[in-house]
Amino acid sequence: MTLPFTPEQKADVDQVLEAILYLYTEGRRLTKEYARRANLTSPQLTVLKVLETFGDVSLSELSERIRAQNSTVTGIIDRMEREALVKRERSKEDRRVVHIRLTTKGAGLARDIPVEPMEILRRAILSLTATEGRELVKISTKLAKRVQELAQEGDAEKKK
Amino acid sequence: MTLPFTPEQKADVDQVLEAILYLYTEGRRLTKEYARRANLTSPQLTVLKVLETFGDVSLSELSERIRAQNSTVTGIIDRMEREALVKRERSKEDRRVVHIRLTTKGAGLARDIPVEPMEILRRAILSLTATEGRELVKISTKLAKRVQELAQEGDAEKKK
DNA sequence: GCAATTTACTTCGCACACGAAACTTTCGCA
DNA sequence: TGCGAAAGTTTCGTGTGCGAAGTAAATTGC
Repeated sequence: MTLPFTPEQKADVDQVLEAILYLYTEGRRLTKEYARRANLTSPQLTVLKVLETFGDVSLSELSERIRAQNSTVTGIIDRMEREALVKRERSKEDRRVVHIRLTTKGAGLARDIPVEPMEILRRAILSLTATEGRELVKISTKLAKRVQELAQEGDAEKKK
Repeated sequence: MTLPFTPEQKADVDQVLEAILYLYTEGRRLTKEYARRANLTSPQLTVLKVLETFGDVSLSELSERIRAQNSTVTGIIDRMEREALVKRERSKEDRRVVHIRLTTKGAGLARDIPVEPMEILRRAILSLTATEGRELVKISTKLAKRVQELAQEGDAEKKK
């Protein structure tokens, strides 16, 4: 399954892996740092910015946007409600749905924090040249597709 | 601070961000899936592979290798010791140090699991053409450097 | 119409993950 | 020698993060 490859290729792969790992961990560190200054946790800052951008959303919509399970978001909203940053409001059209809304305090805090999570990575990508940008779009898309294929092979294997 | 940019650029940036996010979350999902098949959690699988590769290490060394805090690793090792996958051994040279060692059961399990975390991403990168590979090395390194610069600006700002 | 299914959310149990504080052992140095 | 600082680890408190099971409301199928 594993193809032979040269030492140079191996070094290249390691360098790319290291860069990706760095981008990820540094992104997390920065988000956490910005959140800490406002006495928030990272996911709480993310939720605040989602609500500021999109207005009221249901809990499920929120879960999708921040890519977490409903059960996780329930806990996050519990704690944010305790701090009076958000309010839960049962929908009138569909009484299963809960809308999450910023309180005045929450909205003020969101305004005071200029930085969205991912903003730094976004700006770093914008600093690339046009050619590099196009290449990166092409390569990262291809990588994602290839990972998807490899994942499916792996998933198929597990059934046996 | 934010420069003006065209809608096309914005779409490109979003696509790259999405691809990176996908690569990361899918990588985590896959690692977790492989671990689950062996009744392990992701960090436990990582620890098993580190111990298989490097032999006995101190708890602090292990923490560095898996990029987690000592206090986090203490808990992981507690649970793995409970499952008889590893053993703690107080060092004889420096009695502050605890060495973590695979048990026979742990070593056997490590041998049975062929997949290292990150292996799929590694293989996806290897499937790129030589030209794409070189470009990716160049761009990802540049991105990492740019993020580092932006992060330092942000850190400097926090002192005021 | 209404039983069966689906959807939206919550609860529970477990495993990280981190920072601060405590604890033990070792080291440095007066 | 002896004592305070430093190193390595653990403990504690809080906050995610996930999956399974539970509840209530809405939808579907017949």
